[in-house]
Amino acid sequence: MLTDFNRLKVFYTIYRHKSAAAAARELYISQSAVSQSLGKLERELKTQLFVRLHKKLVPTAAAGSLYEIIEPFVRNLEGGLAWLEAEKSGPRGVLRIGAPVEFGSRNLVELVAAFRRKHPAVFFEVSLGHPDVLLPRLAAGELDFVFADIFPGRGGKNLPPFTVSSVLTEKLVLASSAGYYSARLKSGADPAALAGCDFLDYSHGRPALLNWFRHHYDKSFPGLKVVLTVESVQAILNGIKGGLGLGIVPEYLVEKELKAGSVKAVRTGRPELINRISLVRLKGRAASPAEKAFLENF
Amino acid sequence: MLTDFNRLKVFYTIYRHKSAAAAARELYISQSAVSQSLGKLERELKTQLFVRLHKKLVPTAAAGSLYEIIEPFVRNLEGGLAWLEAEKSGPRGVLRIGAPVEFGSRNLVELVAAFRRKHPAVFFEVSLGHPDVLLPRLAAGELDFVFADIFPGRGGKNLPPFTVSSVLTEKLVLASSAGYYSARLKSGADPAALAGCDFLDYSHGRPALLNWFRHHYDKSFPGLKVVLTVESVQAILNGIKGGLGLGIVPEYLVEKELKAGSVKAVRTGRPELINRISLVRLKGRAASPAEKAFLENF
DNA sequence: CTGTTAGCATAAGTATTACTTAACCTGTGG
DNA sequence: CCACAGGTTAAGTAATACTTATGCTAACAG
Repeated sequence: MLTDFNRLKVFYTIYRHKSAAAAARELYISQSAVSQSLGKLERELKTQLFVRLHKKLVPTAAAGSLYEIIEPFVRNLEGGLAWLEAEKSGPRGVLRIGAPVEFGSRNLVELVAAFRRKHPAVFFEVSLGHPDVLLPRLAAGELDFVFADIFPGRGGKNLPPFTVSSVLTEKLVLASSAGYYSARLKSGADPAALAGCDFLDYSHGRPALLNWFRHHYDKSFPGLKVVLTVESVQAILNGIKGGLGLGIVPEYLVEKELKAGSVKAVRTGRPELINRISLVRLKGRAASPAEKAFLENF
Repeated sequence: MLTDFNRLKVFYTIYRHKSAAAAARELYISQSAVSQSLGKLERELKTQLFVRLHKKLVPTAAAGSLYEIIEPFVRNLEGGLAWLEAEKSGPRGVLRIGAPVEFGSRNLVELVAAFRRKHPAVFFEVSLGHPDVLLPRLAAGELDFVFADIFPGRGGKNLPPFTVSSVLTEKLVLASSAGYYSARLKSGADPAALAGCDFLDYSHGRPALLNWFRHHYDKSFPGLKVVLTVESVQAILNGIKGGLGLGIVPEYLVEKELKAGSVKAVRTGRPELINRISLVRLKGRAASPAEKAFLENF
């Protein structure tokens, strides 16, 4: 590669003025320095860049080509630096956030919507997925912060220095419509009865259900019939209410229905499964105004 | 603008490796120098570019933006420099040539065609026009060389230092078909008889005719009837042969017809008007291989 | 658990080189 | 015609980029 980028800057300035003296004035250095810099560049490239015409430097074809390369760069650079400057002046720019599927598509987008009402200059790139894939991306700088369902204490075995703070906890219940419940589970919510039911989950591999069963019974139920897989809490909720079967939902979302009796939750005597969402950030990373503004809710 | 472009190069290298040590190895400088350079850049921009993670530098969003600006530049630059290098290795690239309309559209394009058969990697941009517009463009570096119908001695009053060399001289004759000649000029080609004839010229303002009359009679003939104006020697020639009237053409183009008597040229006793084409180049300008190869015919 | 290693930051000294000053040359314009 | 503006070159100075040295921390092997 070329050894010295600064000479290119000098060249760029000369080219624009077709004059070394004018370039020198713009760069606040002596005309001699400009002349020497140009000379070195020409020797370096072994290419004549300007024809020395009295009181004027006439660019050669090579100089034209070179300028065509540098000019857009300088333009982009100035634009980019101005943009960086602007991002520091207030909440604007893009926030790259990672989140678990459920939290990301439900709570997070609501927060985003509310936030953008106040700060329409902030854009969002939300990546949904497991912490196992999200945290490495955070560590690689591809995300600004991630929401993950890990416990504040646990988290990194020996992962990079993250700062983890709890953001939200919610109880998860396995629920069905009152009708479905009384038809299939009237005798009680024992494992045997449950195993024969129909289920709804958020994604292939039924992670939510497996998690719930592991928590409550310390064993897996391989043969569960998942009659609907859909990555939407609202959809699962509607499925439950429609009597499709049993699904995992945040308890607070069905509070009213539980009280009214139109929806039933399976209780095992154990405390409910807790979904704990933590905010994970890279330690030592400076937060932009947009980031600060967005996270001050937590 | 940013004060130091070289720091951007260091940044670029760090970013690619996500490591200062690796960048140092690539740049053949010490790790400390890289670290200091990055620190200065960050202070200059007042923006954190990397999060210092043990044994790794994790880019921030700002660093990503910056990289997006620099990366294409470096790519273009390397490509461009390689191209410049290639242009020096042999005839390739583009030649920007200026020429008078007649010479340019007739002789020059033939030369170009012949040249490109040997050197297909050379491309041409021919600008047709008057020296008055072409020479300033040459002086401004927009053209590599121009052909102009000026005399080797004359040329620049106080124009930039051009090197002028005669390239071609041709006699210009005022000719018509034998039929037209015997019908209108059988009594002799005196000014009075000529004044009543029909004429053909290459462009509005009939410059070729005016030039011819000034040369032969030292006076202007304001009332000439120009029945056809067309910027093509071939067209003028066909017009002459078709008996449209009198037109100016290079003598060598009608040599056979003059001998055979099918075309007649007006002779005044004075030596024929000479059209002298000169090659004009910027003094002190290094010629590329393509330029050298093209001009070695002259 | 501990020693070792790899990587980054910082401090201080050195060396490179970019810049200035000065002299000279050359067209241009008042 | 002389003054001027612009460009080149040479030599000395000043700036700063780079090196060497030191300390720190996390990962990793024994």
